Amino acid sequence: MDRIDKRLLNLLQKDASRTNADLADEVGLSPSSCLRRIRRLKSAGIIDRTVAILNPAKAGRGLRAIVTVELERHGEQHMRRFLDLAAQEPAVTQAYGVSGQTDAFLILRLADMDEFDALCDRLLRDQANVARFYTMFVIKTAKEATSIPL
Amino acid sequence: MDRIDKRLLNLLQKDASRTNADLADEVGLSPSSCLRRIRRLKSAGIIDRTVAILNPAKAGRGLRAIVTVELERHGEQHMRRFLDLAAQEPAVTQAYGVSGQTDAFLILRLADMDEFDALCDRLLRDQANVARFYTMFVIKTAKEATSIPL
DNA sequence: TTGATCGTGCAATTTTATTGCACGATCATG
DNA sequence: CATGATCGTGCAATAAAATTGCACGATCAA
Repeated sequence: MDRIDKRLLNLLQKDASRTNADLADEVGLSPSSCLRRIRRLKSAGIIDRTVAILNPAKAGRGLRAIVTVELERHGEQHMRRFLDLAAQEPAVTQAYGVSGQTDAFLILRLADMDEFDALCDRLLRDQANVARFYTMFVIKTAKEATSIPL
Repeated sequence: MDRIDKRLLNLLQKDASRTNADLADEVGLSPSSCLRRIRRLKSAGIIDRTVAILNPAKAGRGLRAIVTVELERHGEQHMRRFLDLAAQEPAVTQAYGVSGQTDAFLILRLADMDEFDALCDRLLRDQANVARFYTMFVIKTAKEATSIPL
């Protein structure tokens, strides 16, 4: 992975819809060389996939919430069982098991408060193993990147 | 936005590298109709952009951390000043101002602990306005979606 | 110096996206 | 009811882009 590969990755992380010829021109390569490099990055798994990113508000999911969860019992299988349940919820976009102040960590994308309430009932209140959970609603989004710095 | 649009959006959120003819076939449309719908979704801003998603481990950023931050002074401009600083850090991939247990909320993608230490010095310890911060390191990633449920 | 390996650029080919055009459905209006 | 307008659609032709084969030049080890 040389400097040109990194530049290509940065460009593709910003906008993957550009044409190969366009990218090649920007990094100073011929189209075929550029294409071969990108294909190599894909087959090596460095580029995992390319996806469309939607505007949350226009897709009807403008409400974001962050939830920290403390479990009653802390065993490996209890943790996994909770995280698996959480991952199945479409509104849960990120679900982590963490070390530190709490056990698990969820990021939610919701249409409205009713959906939040329903999700809480289903995932957090009816779950016998959840000891406590704290919800923080996102007021201001300063940064929300899908890209990884290189 | 009818049922076909939603199906297209779901397909594109999973994989935006598919050919138009392929998508058209899957949703039962002609290539031209399909292309026109997708173009409409883009120009309406529902599709914000299409990006390449990298494999964090293979891109050298396997360490994930979540940081909650309590500020000393809580005014609007203090909050914004802190979030702007945080957003400028490449390792900060998400930065939110939130209501509830804490003031701000960061998600970090790091190469190693040295980078974490340096970031803390720069953003959290040297910042006179940060009262307290709690770090949680991600042990298990159960879900990490870029897609929004429709 | 020589031979091998690797990445590169050019040009031809194949695949894909795009556009013009006419048809059919839906809906408000005469 | 008929009528005309609007909208989305499919087909076929065209334009654009990706992909491939091939030969060149740089780099490095023997």
